[in-house]
Amino acid sequence: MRIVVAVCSVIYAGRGDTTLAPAARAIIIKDDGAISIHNDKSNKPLNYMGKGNKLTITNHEEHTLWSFDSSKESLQVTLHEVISDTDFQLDIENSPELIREGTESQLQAWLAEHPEALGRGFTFVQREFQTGVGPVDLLLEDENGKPVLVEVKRTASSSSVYQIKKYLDSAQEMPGFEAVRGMIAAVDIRPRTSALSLRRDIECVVIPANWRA
Amino acid sequence: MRIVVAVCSVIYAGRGDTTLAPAARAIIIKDDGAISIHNDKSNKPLNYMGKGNKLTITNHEEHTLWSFDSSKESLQVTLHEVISDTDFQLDIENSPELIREGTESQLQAWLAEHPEALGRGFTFVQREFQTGVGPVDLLLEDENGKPVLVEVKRTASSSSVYQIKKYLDSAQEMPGFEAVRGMIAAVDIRPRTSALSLRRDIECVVIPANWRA
DNA sequence: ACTTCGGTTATGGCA
DNA sequence: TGCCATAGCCGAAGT
Repeated sequence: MRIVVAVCSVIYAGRGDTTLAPAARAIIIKDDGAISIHNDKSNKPLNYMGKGNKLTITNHEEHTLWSFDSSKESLQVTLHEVISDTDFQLDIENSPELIREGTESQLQAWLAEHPEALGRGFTFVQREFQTGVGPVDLLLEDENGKPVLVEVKRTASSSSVYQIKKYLDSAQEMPGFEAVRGMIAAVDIRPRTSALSLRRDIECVVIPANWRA
Repeated sequence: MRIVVAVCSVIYAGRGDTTLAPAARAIIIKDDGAISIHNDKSNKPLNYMGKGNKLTITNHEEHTLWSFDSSKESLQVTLHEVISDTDFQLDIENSPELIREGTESQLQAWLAEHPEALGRGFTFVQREFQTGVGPVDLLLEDENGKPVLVEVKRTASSSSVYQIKKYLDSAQEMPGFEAVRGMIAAVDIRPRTSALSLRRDIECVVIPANWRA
């Protein structure tokens, strides 16, 4: 990881276009080629580019130009004055990964093991059930053997409603799914979201925040 | 901006829960209190916390504990060995902001000025037209005086279809909007997205990439 | 290669 | 403050 502190200006062209006037900033170039340019505020870089770019250096009288180019993007950093330039070996090969807990995928797995948390008499059928428009998180059966499609979220917003609606529309055209039920299961459901889902005949179930316990 | 390179391990608890085993990483603490912990890969930090936290330092025999705490989150960084520790004054007060061009908001403004880019005889009525489920980007009238709701995107994906569908459903219940047309205007529309929109009777218009010219 | 979707998404705008 | 929608969203997994 190379960390350069310098007075620099930046032009980006690619998915959007941005310009950045000269000032002192920190430029971080990682081992995989990813680059980010930071001011002293917030965690998001002002400009950046992911791995897979090629760096071309051009020296001028008063400044140095670093041009990072990929097939679709270009990031040009003009260095007016370098304040600091250091390099650290962080041994990315042996660097342990971040371990996440309480992800949506884990909640989905837990619900597959505890279908009764979604409704009395519910039984688990399968995860990632394929509809004509992609896989829905969970397929269950209710106490009458009727299929139930479930969209699992940590926090559900209105877009979750359209997501499950999409799967329901598709599933209803499959034999045996004419009377399929639709459900959103989430630890956090916004009031407006549950109101919207009720109007669309989609059920909402709130999962206790301490479900993993 | 303080940059510490150290062998460290991290525990985060808050919106999710994560753990990170010991390894050499770069820890960046910004002037506003934002902190991020980086390995040598990609631009995203492994762990981070925004401004508004309080740092408590505890020294032990073999290590030092940095505990960053806010009302809802906690980030605990255990420093096993400090490799480098530097501080830079970047004068955030006088640091110029990033200037963006070609944003969706700018495209929306341009389309309001050039409604004919969306259809012959189209006239502009208003931006951010309020429906019962929130504001839709543009309201126009076609050559017959029929209302047209437009969802503006730089790149349109399938979710754009559901977004405009939501506004259409709501608008159709408003007097004078029974025959409202729905449209997606974007610089980039994915093939699958336009196919989906056609099935839903939503029109697609591709805006030339050089619209600002 | 393209698409889809989760994310401790972050961040700004508006009710 | 909460909610909504954008972002150069990023990054990963599946197709």
